[in-house]
Amino acid sequence: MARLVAFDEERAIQKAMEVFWKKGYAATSMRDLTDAMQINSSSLYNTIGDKHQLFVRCIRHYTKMRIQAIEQRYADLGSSIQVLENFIKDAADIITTEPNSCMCIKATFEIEGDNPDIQAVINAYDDFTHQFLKNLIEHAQNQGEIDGNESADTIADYLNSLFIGWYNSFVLHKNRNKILNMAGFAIRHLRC
Amino acid sequence: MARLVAFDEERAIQKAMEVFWKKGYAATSMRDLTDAMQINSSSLYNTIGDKHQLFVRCIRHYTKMRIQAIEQRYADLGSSIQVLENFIKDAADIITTEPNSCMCIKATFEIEGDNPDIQAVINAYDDFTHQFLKNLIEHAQNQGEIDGNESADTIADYLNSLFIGWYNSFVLHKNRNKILNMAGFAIRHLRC
DNA sequence: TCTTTTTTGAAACAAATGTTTCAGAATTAA
DNA sequence: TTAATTCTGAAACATTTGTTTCAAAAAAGA
Repeated sequence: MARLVAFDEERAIQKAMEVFWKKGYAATSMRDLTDAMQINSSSLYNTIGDKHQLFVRCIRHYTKMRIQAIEQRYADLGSSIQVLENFIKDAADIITTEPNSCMCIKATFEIEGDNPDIQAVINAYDDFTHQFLKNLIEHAQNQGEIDGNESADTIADYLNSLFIGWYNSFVLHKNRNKILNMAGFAIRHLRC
Repeated sequence: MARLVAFDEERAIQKAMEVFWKKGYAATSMRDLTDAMQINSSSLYNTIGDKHQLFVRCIRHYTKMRIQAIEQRYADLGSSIQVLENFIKDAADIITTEPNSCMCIKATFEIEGDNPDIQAVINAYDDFTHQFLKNLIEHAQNQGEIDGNESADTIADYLNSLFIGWYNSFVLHKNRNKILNMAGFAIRHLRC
């Protein structure tokens, strides 16, 4: 047998993710990445691959983190409508406190169609959020807390769209109250 | 006096805008731009300036187009709530029929803070849309068509956020019905 | 120990990047 | 027509880009 890989791949991906997350795909150079990862480019190409493959690994890492955070935070579901409210409030909170916006949204608008394997990762994440919301909405509808005539799929899409827009708003205005007010409005108008 | 500028600056900006709109700022090269504009880079630097200044001109051109389109389409306002409905439907229509998403949204997430003069253009456009929506909402509230207890500012932000999210959704799913369903839901829940 | 295999570091690669240079063409006013 | 001025085209600029090369170092099994 022979020499083993010296660097911690998990840690390197994390570092690379942070750079991509902040600067986007095109604006990030391989030097930026190898500096942050603290590895030589030959090691990078040997183990992970080229810039594109590294980005895929990074955004996959990002979505995995996000999904785990949700699954952890909402492990024991209470009343559906209450969980939904908490989810909306948490979204508002995350959006207004994290230093960068969402890596997936940034990538979506940067790639826009022409990059199937990156989009696949983003779509999988989007599906997860959609299912999570849809389940809550359906439960709430069954208990008469949300209008049962509306499609749970549509309401889930609708809420998710709102969150995306909040990211945009916060980048432009950096106004936490704007987001909190919208969150309040959304919550009030769900019960109806 | 001396020789005059030979190329049509308006037309050149339009062409450059189309490239930036599609590919984003960082992923667009000066060669891409001069090819599309059909001018030499020396002419570009002589008249408009560097890449950054060109982008500012382009996104200013984009927002001007957008604002003019709105002012034209809604020149004679009918019933406020009806105009609002039409606006929402038009948004859904534009989002699901244009080849690229919104240049401002793309730029917002690509630049994200560190580019004040680009952001200023985007903010001005955002303010315009906000005011336009807010006026309609206030009128509708005065006539009891929309809940008067809610802040018109918040509802305007809220609707605008929705539209942003629709762009994102359409990039990911290319599903027109998703957007139309959300538009229907939004319209139904405004009157309340 | 030695051999085998693989990783690493530094340097190099060609191509692409944003930008500048400058001679010559073009245009207007005198 | 001439003089003055400015634009244009092609080439060149120095950096930066993503990626590769390869000798030397490292590690595990024989």
